[in-house]
Amino acid sequence: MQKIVPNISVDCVIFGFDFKQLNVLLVERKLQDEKTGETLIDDWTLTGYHIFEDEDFDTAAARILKGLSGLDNIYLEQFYAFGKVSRVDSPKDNIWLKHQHEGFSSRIVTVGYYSLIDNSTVTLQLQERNVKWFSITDLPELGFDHQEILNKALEKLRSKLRSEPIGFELLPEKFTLSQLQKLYEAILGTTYDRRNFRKKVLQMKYIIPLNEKQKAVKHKPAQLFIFSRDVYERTKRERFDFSI
Amino acid sequence: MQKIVPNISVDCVIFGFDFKQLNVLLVERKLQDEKTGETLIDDWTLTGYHIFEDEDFDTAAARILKGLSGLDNIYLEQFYAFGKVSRVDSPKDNIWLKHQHEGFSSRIVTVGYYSLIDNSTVTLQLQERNVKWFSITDLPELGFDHQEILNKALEKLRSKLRSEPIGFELLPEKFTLSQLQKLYEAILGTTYDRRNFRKKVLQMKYIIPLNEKQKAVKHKPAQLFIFSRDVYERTKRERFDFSI
DNA sequence: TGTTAGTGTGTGAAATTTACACATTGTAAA
DNA sequence: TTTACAATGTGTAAATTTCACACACTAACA
Repeated sequence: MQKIVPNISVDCVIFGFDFKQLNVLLVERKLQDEKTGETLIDDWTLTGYHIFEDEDFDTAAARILKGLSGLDNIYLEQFYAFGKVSRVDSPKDNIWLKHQHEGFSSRIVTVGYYSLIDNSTVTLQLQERNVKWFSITDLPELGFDHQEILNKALEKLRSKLRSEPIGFELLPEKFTLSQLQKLYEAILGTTYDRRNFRKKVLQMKYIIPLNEKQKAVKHKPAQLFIFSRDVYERTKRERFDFSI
Repeated sequence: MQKIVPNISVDCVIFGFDFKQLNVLLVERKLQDEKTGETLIDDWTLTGYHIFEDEDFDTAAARILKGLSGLDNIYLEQFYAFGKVSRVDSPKDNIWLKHQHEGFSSRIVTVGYYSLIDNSTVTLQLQERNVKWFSITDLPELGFDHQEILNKALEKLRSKLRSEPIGFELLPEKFTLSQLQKLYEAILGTTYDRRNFRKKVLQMKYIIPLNEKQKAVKHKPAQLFIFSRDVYERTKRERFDFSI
């Protein structure tokens, strides 16, 4: 059994895309009074855990994600560290932490990672806890300061999506241009003209058309594409928004 | 006297611009053997310190910066948290930490902030330590993992500079377009055509020309401009690089 | 009064962005 | 088998942005 670092944790914001919405994975936090049966806490949190003494941040994040999904090699990006003294301070949070009595420190600092997974295939679970996908446009009440953490994760994800090809991590290997467009629209909260989007994407040589079409759809099947990181790395050029 | 958190620190990467180069402020780390006088350590580090028990990350970063400059309200941005188990591991680092004997933990995690200041005016100092500006193109040997931290800071600064108007933090309030151009060139490592740069900047309404010219220069004095964050916030539009 | 060093300005070609409408394809239901 | 449905796939013209490029101007100083 490894020793945990009592005052440092890692929280994972796990994003998934179902071809319609951007979703985030949350774990239910439920606590009932042992005697009266009264519901003391019933809300949702991100998944996180303390780091071990001999463990890097990245490793801890990957461990947490693996515990939930069984998957390795998932896209993970550290986006912010949260260190406010008062970040875990509500009565509910204190009841919960006391109940866990794992020797947590009173002042816990957390490092946020977001992770992008194709949630059309995987189903995630955590032993004995209720785990569920929520659309980012329709979130339940969140425990701790996890609403703030999620907001920051979204902000950083959006910013990164604007300048780097990370959206593909949320799609299956083979995807259609409409799926890609919906992904960008869902995350950035805009809409694009289909023809213009298509024109733009098709001139990117690292988005490669396949001789293959969608199957089992009840309409005209669309052409499938893959993203080549290889071609991307070789051909990318530093664009300068110059948004000063 | 406040108690420090033994395993968490904040490190500040302090950037300055002298109208030619992007510079970073470093503190000399020098240690001589008390008996033999032999130089055990002689290199440079970023400025950092442990956080206090009742202190937020942001507050700690501001405190460190204030200790060095006497200044408040300096631009500070958290850019990454460093948590590798082996991040402070070299013989030199261990000698240094032992010598400090302030009860530091063996595993120290640090949160990186970068700060942008106009170094044409301020001179910084730290009591009893040698403090110096270094061009980022000509750095000395750095202690701990500070080279890695600096690299990350630069990467994040560059990325942010491409999409947000933070460059002005490195300039005096009134600046010329050439100064602005050199700033961008120094940080991003490119060059721009003067006419095109000027054209681009002048169509940004939040860069406002003054009825005032440079003084005490031995050539044709240039017009001065100010940046209006106010106008920027009102008129900015989300540009979409779409660099997928 | 000439030299120096950096400022300030315009145009045309090429590339990119934007707005916009209709025919096509496969599935499923009538 | 026919029809309705739902989503795919495609082109053009106008507007805007990007890019390359050279010479006259001004203050200070010698």
